[in-house]
Amino acid sequence: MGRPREFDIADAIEKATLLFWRNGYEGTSISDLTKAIGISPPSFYFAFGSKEALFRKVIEWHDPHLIKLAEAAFRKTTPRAVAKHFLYGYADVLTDPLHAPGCLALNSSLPCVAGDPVKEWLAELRGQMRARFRDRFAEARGGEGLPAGMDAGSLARLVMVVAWGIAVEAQSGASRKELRRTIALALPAWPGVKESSG
Amino acid sequence: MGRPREFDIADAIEKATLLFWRNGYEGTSISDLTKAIGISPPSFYFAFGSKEALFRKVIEWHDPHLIKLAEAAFRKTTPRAVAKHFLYGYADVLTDPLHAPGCLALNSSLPCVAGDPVKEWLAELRGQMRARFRDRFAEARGGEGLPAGMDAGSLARLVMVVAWGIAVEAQSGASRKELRRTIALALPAWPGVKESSG
DNA sequence: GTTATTCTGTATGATCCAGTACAGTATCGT
DNA sequence: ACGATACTGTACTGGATCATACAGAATAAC
Repeated sequence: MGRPREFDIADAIEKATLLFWRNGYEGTSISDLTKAIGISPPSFYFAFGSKEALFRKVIEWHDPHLIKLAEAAFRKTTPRAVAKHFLYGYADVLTDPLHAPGCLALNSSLPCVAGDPVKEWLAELRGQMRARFRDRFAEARGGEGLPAGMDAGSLARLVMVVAWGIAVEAQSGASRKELRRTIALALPAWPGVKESSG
Repeated sequence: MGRPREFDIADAIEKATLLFWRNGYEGTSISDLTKAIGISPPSFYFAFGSKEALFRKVIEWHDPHLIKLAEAAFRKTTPRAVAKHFLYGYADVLTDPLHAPGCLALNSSLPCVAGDPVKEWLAELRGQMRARFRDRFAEARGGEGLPAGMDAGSLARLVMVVAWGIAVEAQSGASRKELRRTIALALPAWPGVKESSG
C-alpha cells in the first residue's frame, strides 16, 4: 500500500549502470544520477539509500553476466578452450557499443582511494572469479593433469591478467578485432589442442 | 632573486607521487597535497599552478623510468627476451614496497571521467609505449622475421595487455612471486628460445 | 470519508572542493 | 637604505558534493 513509485527501479539501475561505466564510481555524482533517472534526490535516497548502495546494486545486477560467461567457458574441454571462450566473450562485452568501452567494475574501481570499501569489494569479486578458474583448471578435465610447471592458480591468474589487460586496452580505444588478435596470440599459453571455434 | 622557496620541489613531487599512487588523481585533494608537502595553498599554486599541472609533472617525472626499462629490454635479442625483461622489471615496480601497489598511471587514471584530458593523455602515453614495442618487434632482430600469424602490432599489444593485467593484479594484492609465475606462463607467446636469465 | 503508509518535489544543510585576494616577509640588485 | 622581485600564510570565495527536513500527494485499509 501507499503511494506507488513513479519510476521503474530496473530502468533506473540500467541508466545508473551506463553512467558508472562511462564516468566511474567517484566520477558519477548524485546529481548526474537523479538527472539521468529523472527523479529528485529524496526519491533517489528513498529508493536506493545512498550512492554506494546503488553502485553495489549495479554491480550485483551486472556480475551474473560475467559469471554465466565463465560457466559457459567451463563447459569446454581443455584449459585453452576454457580461456578462449571466456576471453573472446569478455572482449565482446568490453567493446559492446551499447555502453562505454572497457570493464564496468574496473573502470569504476581502479581510481578509488586506497582502503575504500567499494574498491576492496570489487577486488574481492575479481578474486572470486579467479578462484572459479583455478578450481576449473584444477579439475584437469579431459584426461591427464596439467603439464609440469603449470599450476592451476597461476594459469587462472593468467586468464585474469589477460582479461584486465584487454579491459584497459578497450577503455583506451582498442577495437574488438584488435583484442581478438591479441587474445589469439596469448591462447597457446594454456594447454590444449588448437580449436577452430571457441 | 626574491624570497627563496622554503621547500624542495623535487621532494614535494616525490610526496605527491606517493599520494597519487595510493589514492589516484581524483582521490587526492589539494588539501592532501599541501598537508603532505607541508605548505599552504598559495605556495602550492605558485609553485605548480594547479593540481592537474602537478600531476602531469609527477607523471613526466616517473615515465622515464619505464621508458628506460623498455629500452633496456629492447637490447635483448629475441622478442621473448624483450618481453621477459620488460615484464619482470615492471612486476618489480608494481610490487615495490616503497610505494602503493600497482601502476601509478593506471591507478590514477582509470577511474577518471570519460573525456577527461588527463585520462586521454595517459592513454596516449600508453599508446606511445606500445608503439615502441611494435617498432622493436618489427625490426625482427636476430635473423628471420616473425612467424606466420604474428604481426608486430599484436605482439606489442600483448606485452601491454599482460603489463596492465599484472598491474591490476598487483593493485589487488598479488605478490611479486605470483606475478612472476604468471609472466613465466605467458612468455611462450613471444617467439624466441627459452633463456635462463632475463 | 478518514487514517496510515509510501512516495513525491522544493528547498536547504553541512562539508568539502579547487582556487585566490591580500598583506606580509625574505632575498637580490643597486 | 631602498625598491623590485619571489615566495609566504591567513582567510576567504564560489561552487559542487552527498544527504535530509519538511510538507504535500497518491494509494490501501477500514
